Amino acid sequence: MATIKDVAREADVSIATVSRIMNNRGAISDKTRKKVYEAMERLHYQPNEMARALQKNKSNIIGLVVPKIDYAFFSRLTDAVEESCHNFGYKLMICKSDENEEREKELVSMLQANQVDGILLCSRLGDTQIYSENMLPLISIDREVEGFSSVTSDNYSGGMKAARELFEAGSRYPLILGTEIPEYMYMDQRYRGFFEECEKKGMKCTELRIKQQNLSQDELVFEFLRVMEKNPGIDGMFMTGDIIAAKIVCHKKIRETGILERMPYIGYDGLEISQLLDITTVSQPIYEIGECAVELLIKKISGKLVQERSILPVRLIERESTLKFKQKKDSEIK
Amino acid sequence: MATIKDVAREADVSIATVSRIMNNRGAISDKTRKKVYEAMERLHYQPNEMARALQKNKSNIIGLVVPKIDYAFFSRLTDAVEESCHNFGYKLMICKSDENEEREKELVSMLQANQVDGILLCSRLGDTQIYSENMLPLISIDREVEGFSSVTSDNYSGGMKAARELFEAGSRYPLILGTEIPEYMYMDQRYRGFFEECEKKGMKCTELRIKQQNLSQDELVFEFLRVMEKNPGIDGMFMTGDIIAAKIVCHKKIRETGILERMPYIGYDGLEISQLLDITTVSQPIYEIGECAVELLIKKISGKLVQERSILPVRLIERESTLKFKQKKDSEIK
DNA sequence: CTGAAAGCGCTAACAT
DNA sequence: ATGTTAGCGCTTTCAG
Repeated sequence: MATIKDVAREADVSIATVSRIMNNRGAISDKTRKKVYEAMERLHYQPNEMARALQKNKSNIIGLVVPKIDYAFFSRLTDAVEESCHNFGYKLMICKSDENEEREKELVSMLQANQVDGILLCSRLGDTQIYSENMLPLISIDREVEGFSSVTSDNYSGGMKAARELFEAGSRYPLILGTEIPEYMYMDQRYRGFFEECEKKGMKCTELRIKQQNLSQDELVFEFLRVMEKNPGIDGMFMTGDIIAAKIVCHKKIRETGILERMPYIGYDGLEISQLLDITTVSQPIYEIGECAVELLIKKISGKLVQERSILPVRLIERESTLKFKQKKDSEIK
Repeated sequence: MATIKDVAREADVSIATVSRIMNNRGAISDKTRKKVYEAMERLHYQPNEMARALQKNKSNIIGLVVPKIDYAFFSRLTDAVEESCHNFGYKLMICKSDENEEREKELVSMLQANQVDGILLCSRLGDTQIYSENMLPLISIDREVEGFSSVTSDNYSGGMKAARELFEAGSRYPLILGTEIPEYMYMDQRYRGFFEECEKKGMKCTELRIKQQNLSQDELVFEFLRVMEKNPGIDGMFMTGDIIAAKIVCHKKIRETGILERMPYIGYDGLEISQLLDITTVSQPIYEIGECAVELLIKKISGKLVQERSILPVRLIERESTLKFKQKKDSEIK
């Protein structure tokens, strides 16, 4: 690979001149400029971005840490983040923690050692104290990390919307089906919002929480059917993620029971699969979450003060899984 | 951030000694080593990987270029690639070309300028000649790029398996439904394999190719229904991707026609959604494709010679969508 | 066993 | 308008 020296020699100027031309600094005669450009062409010169980064103490690289890349939520988020980075002239170094706490910590310090200008973190750490000593710009997504700004969507309101929709579809004894989730995740608010709205509406709800690990479809379905049997009064269902909703809705055993025909149900996230399956869902603006996180991080990198919390709105997407019950109600009224 | 100089001063040794200790080079007295380690601790020292990379002319970064990150195939691939990179001590810089030819080219040279040690490329370029001048190690995934090694799965055999499965499920006039795809993609072999096996079995097939852009579910379904109407003899279907299969299988209008109950169908890729929907599919070893590509790239980076083409096996996963017809046939025989 | 010094490719004063 | 030089943080001869 040709270096700045090679170009300088080829164009018969000093390296400073070449550098000035690359960076559009200071005054350069047209003749010299032309000579240098030609030399660059001839040598297929590309400036070494690492050397530049070293010298300017700025890499224009952003690090992203997610638990998994191939979970629909995170792949969408990653896509959004890369798009925004690209728009702002940043490169993206991606890492997955694989939901492993040790690995997550290592990744953050690895990114630091690699001189990324800032980090976007979807942490799964119990205690995020450790990051507080860290002075590098960092934005947390979907949870609080003490001392850093965070971006998320309005989980509380999302939970409320879900409850209200079920209510309107006639449900009074809904089931809420989701994973066990630590309180420090903003997602926990999704449950709170749901519960509180239920209370307000006088709905009484049953709760089924499964461990993240037990997500095998069959086990999930088994647990679900057990709960349904125990609580025959259940007349609606809020599943706190579209993936889990898809697993329930698609399962043969469940279809055979006909349960789903008899009650409204609703998912969460707004993933493509909810559309395919025609499931009402609370849609998170995943793309905008990624965009917002990148923008905040870049602001922070350039030394500006940024908002401590950014909460983006969610919206309900009504589909068959609740609509048919609302219509039934409407026509009953008539 | 503390530098090697700070550590040297703190430990009262030369920077050379610190460097030697970091790299486990040469002989160091226990006393000195201890002193230096303690100084590192105290200063929270982390070596600057950019500086190291500059000096060693090796960044330990791999670049990955994909058309989209949030398409299930590519998010799974990206996950696999990051996992392998991590295992080999490499970092991953990810870029999406957004299916844009210009952007793809820019990304490749951007990665080069950033001193990645090698590139993994899922190209969508009509003419990949341009890369041939490029001397940086590069592995192509799912298509040929002249002058570089490629990794893919056995599309031809996958197409054959699909045809054979439909045949065994009783189909004689199958429809093949897929996107328009340039010949230079290995995926084209999927069609060839299917056609040739059909011929061998004496099946006669109808073809419906939609433009990548027209993937709106409704349009797709409209086209599909039109073809079915025109060709009432169709008695089986091969959809060349699981996503498109899901779009067909889930669509209300199609469900209502009952078409799907009357004939076997099969998807391709082995994505999670095919399992949820109980669709027989030809499963690609996406994870292994990623792994293999990384391994080859690293071999290449270390100057070794690597195989020009790696073709990984695919396997048929039988599910309800064909099984129920095979069983019917079986029982008819009895 | 340890240190001094050159150099990786580049930028940014400081000269001229 | 252009060149000289120091230095970014590190590794690696070469001396001692």
